[in-house]
Amino acid sequence: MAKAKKYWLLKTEPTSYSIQDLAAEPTQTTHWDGVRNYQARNILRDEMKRGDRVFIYHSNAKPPGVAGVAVVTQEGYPDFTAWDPDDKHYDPKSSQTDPRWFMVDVRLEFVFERLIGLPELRECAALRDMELLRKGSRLSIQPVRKKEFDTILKLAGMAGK
DNA sequence: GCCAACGTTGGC
DNA sequence: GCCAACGTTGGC
Repeated sequence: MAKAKKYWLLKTEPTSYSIQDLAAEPTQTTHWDGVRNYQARNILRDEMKRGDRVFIYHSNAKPPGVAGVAVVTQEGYPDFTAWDPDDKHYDPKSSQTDPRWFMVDVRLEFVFERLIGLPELRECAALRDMELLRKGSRLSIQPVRKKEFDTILKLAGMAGK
């Protein structure tokens, strides 16, 4: 039997890369580069598997909220932007032989018809324990429980999708 | 623009 | 290994 599908949430600042940017990609696929936090790196490298579904979350946005759903199409591999001195996320400590940072590829499934904003998420009892809503939570790659995933799909009018 | 909450860095 | 200083995140 295949491993159970897992669920994640990926934060992005829409001013640098939004779900609309993802939708505009020729294959609606992108590599999720630029993550420079060890806990998030470990998830990207070790835990996210092909077929896992992810929420795209717009952070530092007006308004902030969950914007849509994507699926993992390529499991963790070295984030080559860390090797590029001209890249914003360049890290001289990451090398090709000993890569420090990782990324996955994700393909858009759908953009929500309306963004599910933070206050609405906070109001929802079923989401009480969600990592995103924890005080001081800053992790840019987070696990999401199936129950939470289904709850948010429902809020978005995409139950069962 | 403010600032709380974290994570990282670097002196010791 | 401690911890103060600094940088970043991200909601408001």
